[in-house]
Amino acid sequence: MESQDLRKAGLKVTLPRLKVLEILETSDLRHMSAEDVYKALLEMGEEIGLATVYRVLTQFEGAGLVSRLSIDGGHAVFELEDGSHHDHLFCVRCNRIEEFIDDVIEQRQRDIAAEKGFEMTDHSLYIYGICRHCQKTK
Amino acid sequence: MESQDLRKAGLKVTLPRLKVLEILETSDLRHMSAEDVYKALLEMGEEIGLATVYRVLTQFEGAGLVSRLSIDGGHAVFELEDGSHHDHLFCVRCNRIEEFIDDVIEQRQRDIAAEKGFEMTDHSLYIYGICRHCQKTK
DNA sequence: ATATAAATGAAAAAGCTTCTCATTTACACC
DNA sequence: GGTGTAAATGAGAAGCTTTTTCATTTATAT
Repeated sequence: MESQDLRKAGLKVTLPRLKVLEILETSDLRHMSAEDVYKALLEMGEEIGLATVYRVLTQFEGAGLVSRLSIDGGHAVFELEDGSHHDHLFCVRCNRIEEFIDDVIEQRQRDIAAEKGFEMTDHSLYIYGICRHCQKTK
Repeated sequence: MESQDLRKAGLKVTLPRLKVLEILETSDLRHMSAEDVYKALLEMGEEIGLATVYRVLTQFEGAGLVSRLSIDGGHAVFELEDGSHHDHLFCVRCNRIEEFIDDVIEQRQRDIAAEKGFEMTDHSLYIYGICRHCQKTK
């Protein structure tokens, strides 16, 4: 991911944008909130305003560079877009997210949208529960 | 739904609670935000504070009388719990929600949670799109 | 170099939801 | 039927995430 991607998206190549991209690419967290990104930038020594982080992430979303996930009403998290659609398992205890892909479900969703006369634009599936790790460390 | 349900839930039978229940039962809207309920109460001549509406809805949720749906990060909507799990089709144009039940998807979700070692507590599936009606009135 | 449209930072504002705390009310008990 | 007490309520303040405003800075086309 580099300057070219930003130009293609009609976005000027600026330091905040490059740094946000860098954070998203290098963080161990695959899902980051705006706050997470903001803090990571600070740790990196970049004083980029939180408002800018929100703006940049929203623009990246518009450009298809990242996806925004809205976990259960609260705050949003962002993940780098890699072209592969996937759904999420959310651990209600440790808040970690695991991903999965299931073709059966994907197909059923398309069928249901069609049956109901919906022109499907997107979908989101979350399975909430307690992950293997948290079950042990009750 | 009546006083008994409130008592069973360990909640005192108060006017605000009875009225909120009444609104949820009689409104044509199956999904109502706290604000919707609040306004409906006002129209009904009941001056019940918004904070109380939130409190009551949250308690009802805890008591299993209503479910809370969090649509895409924004505000929450509540629906009377009727025991039947269902998923949602959300029209991104008119914000209306349709419901559906699909056993194939339900089963796959259970399987996936099991495969991943998750103890599933809940799940939510939203199909976003443009409903039949909004497609016509573009 | 320079003009200009876009981007940024900081603070304010917005929108939903929860909290605080003084006052009121439901209900168990006498 | 009174009465004490814990619970519920109302009104406003506060909390959180996110967006907006606007003056200043910056990227980029010329």
